[in-house]
Amino acid sequence: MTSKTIIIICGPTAVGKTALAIELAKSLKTEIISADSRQCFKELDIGVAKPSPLELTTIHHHFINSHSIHETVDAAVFEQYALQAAHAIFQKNDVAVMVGGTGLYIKAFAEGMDDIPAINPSIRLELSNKFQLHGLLWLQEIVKEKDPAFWQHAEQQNPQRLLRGLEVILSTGKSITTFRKGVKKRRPFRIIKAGLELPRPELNERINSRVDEMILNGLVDEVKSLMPFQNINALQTVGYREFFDYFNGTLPLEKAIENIKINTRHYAKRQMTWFKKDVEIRWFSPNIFLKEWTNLLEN
RNA sequence: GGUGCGGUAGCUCAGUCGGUAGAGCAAAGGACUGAAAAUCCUUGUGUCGCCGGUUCGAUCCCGGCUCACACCA
Repeated sequence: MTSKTIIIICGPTAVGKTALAIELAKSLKTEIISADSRQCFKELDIGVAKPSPLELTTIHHHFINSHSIHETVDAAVFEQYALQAAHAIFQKNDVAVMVGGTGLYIKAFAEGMDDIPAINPSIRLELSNKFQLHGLLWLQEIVKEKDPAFWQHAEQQNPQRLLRGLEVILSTGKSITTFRKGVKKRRPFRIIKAGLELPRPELNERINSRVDEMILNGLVDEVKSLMPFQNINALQTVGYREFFDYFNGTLPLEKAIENIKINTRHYAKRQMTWFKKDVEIRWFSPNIFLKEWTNLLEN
């Protein structure tokens, strides 16, 4: 066992993770790995609440502006990317900082993903097109037929999960259930998880004022320039989608802004549901975290 | 002032040919190993505007009142 340690700061959106992580990295003289499924895209800026350009030059960040929205980025990509980043940081430092709100990515980094062969992109595309055309009933029928074992335990109303199972069996000839080992991988470094939380009313206030701030900073123009790409996955993102409706003429501006606030609250709630299940996380108020993080390192 | 249309869940509305009512959204909770800021699941008692009448029984029918909107004067 080495003495290398990574401190993972997680929590719901707008709770104050970014600022704290930067303070922490400064005091440790180390670098940050972002665990955020949207801040990695260089084309997305205001709406994903990236650290400022100044902050990015002060502290070296990994997985921010590192990818294009036209690339495939998923939990498996992140796992590999983040492991390499951690390795690089550990060449120079004993401690690294990871910060982000994408629970699945953090889990992929900390525990690893089961090894499932890469899927032929044409199969994925074909299935997705057919689903658009024929709908959920068609999808359910074909999953039942092609992979009954998976179907039994699948979320039968969830197209994304069904599509995933289907693409695996069509691409590999084996059911996704045979790949799911659920074994946690060992990492050659210590992992400390710290969660930030705030009372819900306070978090909601922070969400609302952050959205208003994004509007003032020019979010509307940013989204407008991304209109040609509105259908790609990276833009299925709170703060962007809602404006597509506005630009398409189906929603007044005020309503689009209100929807962003509502959807951000939903997002924060989903994040809390995910993180609360992780018993390794120690919870802090953002206000006292900096005073207490040293205790984390000692235990 | 007259006519018309409406007043039902926090919001938008549906409905009950008279037997005290239900969708979407919101809200709350949850799931989730290659789309995860995604995707999916669960949870619906509210003086059915107010007062009176008819009726075994009215949110529904009738009368009056009131509020909102539209049109006519």
